[in-house]
Amino acid sequence: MDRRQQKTRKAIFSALSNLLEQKRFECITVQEIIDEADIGRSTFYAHFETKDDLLKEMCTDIFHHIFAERLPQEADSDHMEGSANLELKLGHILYHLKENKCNLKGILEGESGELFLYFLKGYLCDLFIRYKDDFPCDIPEDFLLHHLAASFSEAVKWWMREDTRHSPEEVAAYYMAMIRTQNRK
Amino acid sequence: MDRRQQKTRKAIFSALSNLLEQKRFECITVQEIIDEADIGRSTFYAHFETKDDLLKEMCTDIFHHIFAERLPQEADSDHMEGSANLELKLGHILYHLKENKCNLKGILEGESGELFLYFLKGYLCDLFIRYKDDFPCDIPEDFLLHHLAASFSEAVKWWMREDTRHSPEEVAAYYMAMIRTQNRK
DNA sequence: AAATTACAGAACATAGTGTTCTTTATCATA
DNA sequence: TATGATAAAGAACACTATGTTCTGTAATTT
Repeated sequence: MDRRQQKTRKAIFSALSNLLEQKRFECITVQEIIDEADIGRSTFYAHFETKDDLLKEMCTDIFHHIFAERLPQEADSDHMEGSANLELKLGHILYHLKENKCNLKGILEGESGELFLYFLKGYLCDLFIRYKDDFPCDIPEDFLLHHLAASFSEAVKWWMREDTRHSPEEVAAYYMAMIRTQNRK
Repeated sequence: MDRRQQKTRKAIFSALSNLLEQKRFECITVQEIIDEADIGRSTFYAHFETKDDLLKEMCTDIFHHIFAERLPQEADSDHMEGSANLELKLGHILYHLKENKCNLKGILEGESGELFLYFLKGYLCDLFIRYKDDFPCDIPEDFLLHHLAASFSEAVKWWMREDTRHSPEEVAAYYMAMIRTQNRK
């Protein structure tokens, strides 16, 4: 990939990032992104088909970076009990999300919230399924998985709105306390 | 209020309702609403400032109808235990939402999802707070309330996506099973 | 029956989107 | 370092959607 392309791509991502600190995605125009990135109009459309396309690619980059590159390198904790392992990994996710806070603020609400949920489910699916045995067996599995993932996603949104005043570990602990059910088999 | 106004307002709501069965809100244009409602352009803007304004008013109407008119008329169950009472009321909400399914499909995801959450929180706040004693006290109260309300909201979305194949009672029971925590005081 | 009010329809200004073109600058590489 | 290839700048453009304004007509209220 040409240096110029990389530079432009970075400039566009960075511009959107900056703008997202001021206003929500829907209220940002392509022109503003172009001005902020200091590039030509045709250049933008040479890189991305639409504004939505840009958001999707940027989010994919961020989430892929977190879920596929950062998290797997961290200490494996498969020896732990399912619950403790889950809490640890959720804490790690929150830690990495905090690093990208400027990017994520105002993103998680919209369409890319679904994208986050998708990555989250993919990454945690096996853990959630292992943890599933702690829940009553008459709950449909897809409901359980959706509930666990979506609840965590909502916890993240709450945390972002609170300006991440609590530590990642705290939030992970709150979440675990909430989903630690009474009906153990 | 003039009969003509009421008629037009109804026609616009109905038009949006119909269109929402085919596509998501963001993809619907004002022109399509106008054509579907068979009214003049100026008439639309005499009633609503913007398309978002229309959505907001329509959702407010629906949710107000459910939360302020229908639900309070139903059998009071204050004598029940907090948990059973909550499950019953959640079931009622789901029942009334099902009646408006055509309207709500594709709505709850967007901005009006927040509106739903607002009504939900308002209606259930005292119940949730009463139920709060079942949770560990070291969880921040606003986290707890947000988690309970948002989780329920997510359960509704799941249910809508599943084309409401499960009964309201079932979904309410699933939800209650998920939030029935282990850590009773 | 008269005054008021809502509606239809058309025309308009405005703003944002996405495309196309030419010229200029930068890159890879032989 | 000369050269062919490629990316970017910038302007012009067509197109779509939004929201406003106006006039004449029809319905409603009193």
